[in-house]
Amino acid sequence: LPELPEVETIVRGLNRELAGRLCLSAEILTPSIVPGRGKASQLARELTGRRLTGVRRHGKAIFAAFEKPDAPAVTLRVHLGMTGQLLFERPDEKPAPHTHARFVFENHPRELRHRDIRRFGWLELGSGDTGTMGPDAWLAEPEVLFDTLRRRDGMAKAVLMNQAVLAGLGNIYVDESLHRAGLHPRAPLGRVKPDRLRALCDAIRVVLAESIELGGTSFRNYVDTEGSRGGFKGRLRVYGKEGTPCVCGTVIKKFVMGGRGTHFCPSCQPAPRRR
DNA sequence: TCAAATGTTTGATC
DNA sequence: GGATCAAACATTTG
Repeated sequence: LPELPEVETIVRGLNRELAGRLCLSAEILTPSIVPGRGKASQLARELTGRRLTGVRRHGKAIFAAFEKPDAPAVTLRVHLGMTGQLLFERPDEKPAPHTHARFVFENHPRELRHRDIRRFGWLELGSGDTGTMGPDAWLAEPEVLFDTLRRRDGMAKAVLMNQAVLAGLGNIYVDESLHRAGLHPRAPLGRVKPDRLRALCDAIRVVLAESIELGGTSFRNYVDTEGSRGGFKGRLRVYGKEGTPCVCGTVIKKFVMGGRGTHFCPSCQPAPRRR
């Protein structure tokens, strides 16, 4: 369930606790969480004895860099899918169901555990490059964000959801950003006026900034590395609010678009002209 | 009891 | 290319 602000919060927790520490043991409890035959044991073997130099994020993907003298650096890549969690827990605490991996670090009293109920997420060893992902929605310069969207056509929500275009936004933040920008989810982006596109970029940045500040959105399962919930749920204006009045008074509607529940206000976000 | 829905991604299909 | 569906999976909700 983690989107950009939730992953950002998790990455900060990982760096705070683990940056510079030596990994004493890595254990994969559910081999299929590491795709590829034999990759789970390989991952555990490679990380053991390596030092975690730092953790970063691109979009919703986590990159943890591990180094060892006289050996090439490796990157642990983690995607949390829908229900993934990374948690610091004392070794004597019984692991919760659906715990798939555990990592022990030098001079750290708690081990890092990976949980994922639905198992849409994964861990893998790879390079540090960002592959086919577009620019990060938060780290990109505002002008890059604007240019990225200006070159695109297609329905606004579909474009924003596409990680190859812009990385980091998911169902919650797309719906929230479109509402704040006054854009209907089906609005054809290519026909949106520059001023409105500016408003969309501003809305994206404001929503992400606020949510990061509040530690993300805990709608269902999301918690940070300390098990704490995020505070942005109370700031949502449309997501999960179907049937309740928008700030403008109009009842918020929900429909399915691209298989995803899509929330909007018919007054603030008028439907695009059909053609 | 069962169908539908859930914050993701990828690949198939029309 | 665009849009919709299905699948990977488990749990919760109507």
